[in-house]
Amino acid sequence: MSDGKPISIAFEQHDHNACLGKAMQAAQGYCEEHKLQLTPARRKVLELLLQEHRALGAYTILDLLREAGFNSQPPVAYRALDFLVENGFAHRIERLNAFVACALPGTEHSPAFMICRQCETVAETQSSESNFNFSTTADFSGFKIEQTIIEAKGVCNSCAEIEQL
Amino acid sequence: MSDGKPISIAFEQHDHNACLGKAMQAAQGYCEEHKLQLTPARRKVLELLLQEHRALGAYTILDLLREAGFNSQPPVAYRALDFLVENGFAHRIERLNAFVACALPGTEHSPAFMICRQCETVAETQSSESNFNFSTTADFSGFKIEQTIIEAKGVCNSCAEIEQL
DNA sequence: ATTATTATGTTATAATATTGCAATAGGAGA
DNA sequence: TCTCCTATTGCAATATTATAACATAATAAT
Ligand SMILES: [Zn+2]
Ligand SMILES: [Zn+2]
Ligand SMILES: [Zn+2]
Ligand SMILES: [Zn+2]
Repeated sequence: MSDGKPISIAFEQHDHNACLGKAMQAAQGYCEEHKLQLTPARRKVLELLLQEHRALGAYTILDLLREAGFNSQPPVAYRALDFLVENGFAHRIERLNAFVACALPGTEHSPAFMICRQCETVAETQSSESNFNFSTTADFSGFKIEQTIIEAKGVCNSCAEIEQL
Repeated sequence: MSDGKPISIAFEQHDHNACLGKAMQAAQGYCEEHKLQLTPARRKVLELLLQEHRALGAYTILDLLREAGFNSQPPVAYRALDFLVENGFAHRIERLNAFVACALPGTEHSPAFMICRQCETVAETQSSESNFNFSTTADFSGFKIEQTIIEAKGVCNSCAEIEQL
């Protein structure tokens, strides 16, 4: 086990019910403040994403929506996900064609993800200044970065221990 | 215009015929050295990718293969692309579901991409030490990074100038 | 030459995502 | 409230991206 402070919660033990409840409350509040409609389908999809610190594919979400009594055509899921991504409640994980709840909703941030190839947990952390060299290089050619995707594939601590055996 | 040296060539003016020829030569040599079969389909796909400093989708490549007289079933393109990616001649750009020729074939490197949303040029650069903060964060939770994808969307110098108008 | 490995041909299908249009609900102002 | 406008949803079809499965052919290894 490492001794740094847990910047990203996904791989750490934590009170996940509180984790989830807090996030839903935050979303609720943010929507009221910004006059956004957190409709039943959107709320449900966010709940589903918050349920696990893993990325879910659109069709997985669609199945879960169906189980919950929602209409189950693809646009239902994609529209809800679009809403959540556009408003910062979720992120799309490109390499998985999947979606994960944002760990820092409501704050301006440039996320980076650590994706365990074994248990598929997705931990979000901030890339912040981490791209110093990279953005310097960008400057050389006059390229203006608007959004950066950082996705690291690897293996989390507990999965690594299991692999050792 | 900036004054740094051009670390990535895609946005810079250059002798592209030489650029392409050199890359094909390098691929040829690498394959002979490593007993890899640079078969006609694989060679053609690599040529197509090298033709432009842009990412091409598998089905675009498939169309171009057909025009060049190759069999045009999806597996033809995907297999060739798999070969090229596995052996470091090309990279997959996740956010575009597309592929681009590697700018640094034969060298061990952790690529980062700058993708112009306007002209869709893809410039490859090295992320090298750029992820310092990020990997430090990774250490905190004991996560071991095996591969990192960095894709920056933005606008290149010349497209930005056009937008100004 | 025989065998094993690697690559290709071919068909079908899976998985992911979008379009278009009609119907409905929610919010703002008269 | 009523009307208008916009945002959201319902629904059917289709587009796009990617893989599975199995037969055949080419190449390499023995
Ligand atoms: Zn949690
Ligand atoms: Zn894990
Ligand atoms: Zn070039
Ligand atoms: Zn451009």
